[in-house]
Amino acid sequence: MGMQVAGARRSFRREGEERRREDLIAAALDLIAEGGTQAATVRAIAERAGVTPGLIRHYFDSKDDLILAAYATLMDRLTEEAAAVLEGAPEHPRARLAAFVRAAVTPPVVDARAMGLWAGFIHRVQADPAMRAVHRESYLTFRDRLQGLISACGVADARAAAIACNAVIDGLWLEGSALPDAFDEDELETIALRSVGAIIGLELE
Amino acid sequence: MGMQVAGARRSFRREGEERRREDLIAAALDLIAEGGTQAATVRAIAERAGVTPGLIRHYFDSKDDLILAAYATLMDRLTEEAAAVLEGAPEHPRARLAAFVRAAVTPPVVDARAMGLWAGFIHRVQADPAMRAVHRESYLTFRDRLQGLISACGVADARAAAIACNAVIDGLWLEGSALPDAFDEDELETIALRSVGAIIGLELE
DNA sequence: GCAGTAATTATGCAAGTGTATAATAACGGG
DNA sequence: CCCGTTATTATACACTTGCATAATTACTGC
Repeated sequence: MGMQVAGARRSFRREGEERRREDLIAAALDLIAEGGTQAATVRAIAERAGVTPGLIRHYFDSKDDLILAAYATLMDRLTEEAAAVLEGAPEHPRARLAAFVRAAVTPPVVDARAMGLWAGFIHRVQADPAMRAVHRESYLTFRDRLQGLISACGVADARAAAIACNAVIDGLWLEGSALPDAFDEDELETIALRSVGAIIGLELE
Repeated sequence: MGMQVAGARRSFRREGEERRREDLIAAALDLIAEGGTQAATVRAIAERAGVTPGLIRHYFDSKDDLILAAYATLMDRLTEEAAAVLEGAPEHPRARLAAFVRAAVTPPVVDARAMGLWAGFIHRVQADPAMRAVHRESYLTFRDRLQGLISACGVADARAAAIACNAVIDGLWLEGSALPDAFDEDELETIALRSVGAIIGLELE
């Protein structure tokens, strides 16, 4: 790390704006995931990004601004991940739905870090209308995608089914992330498929 | 509030230890629910409890000690609430289960404050083994109770069913608390009953 | 009433917080 | 090769944080 002589000014390279913003956001997300919002201080973020605290305010209006950007980035990434699952999925509607459900209750989606991140943002989401809007849109996008998959299987009341299936998925995600060792290897996966199957009245396994 | 002359020492009353601990814990929970762990500073807690900051360290070894006590109190209260639902419930197994499920997805269980509290504690729960143990026990207690109700309905694989039903409940709890206006009045309730019914293969409504 | 106890307040401190501003040095264009 | 731009570092400041300690005052038993 930055070998430097005492009394000498720390040497640096000029990275592009894009790169620096990414690094700072990534550092912030790391810290929030590990220790909650309180751990993401300007100094800690800067250190992890390999930068001096002052630089944060050069790229973001305030620390809150950085946090907001980090949240938006996180949400974008999550929805992208969810979409990616369907890329290589088969064409048969039921198989597509099964693949989607399976992905949602297994790593890397299910993982303590992700849940820590999610929990760390909740308060700001509740307080800040801008964050709330992002959250709402992200949730509805995910559910709509699920509803589309369910609909394609020929299920009647797809809205209610999507809400219910989404709830199962979220619940299992929650518990699998919070208590990873409380479940057997494929238990969550099996339960998820069976439950979703029961709710929409189709066999998924 | 405490009318006091400038330069005069603030007057006070000696409350019992029990009362003071309760007040401090309640204040801490309020603050965490509203603004996350960061909002629960010793000074803020003391002010809300109508006390000066120093007193906290008279009743608790440290602020962390107070937070731990607050978490334990919260969990106790939640399990008590869940148990209370079954007090006046009917005897018929299916009706008991339905009452339990219904209570779990409607206020006061579903509410933004409770979820904020829960989220606020997550990081400490993940980090501190003592808190983790409390969390685990609380979760399993709730699930066991649910499993008992399901079992009483004559369902075969009650463990898997309990995990799944618990997930539905948690998921709906989560979404109902986070996005209260994204659902119609009785929508969550109806969906919860229908889903649990589908999972265990019985009609609950 | 009076003294002793300890519950409660008051004060102070060192460390950490976000932010503003000034100093510097890396890079690009001439 | 040098010069201007600005990305980056350094420093400083006002404020907050948890905690330790000393000063007081409300209550209890006599």
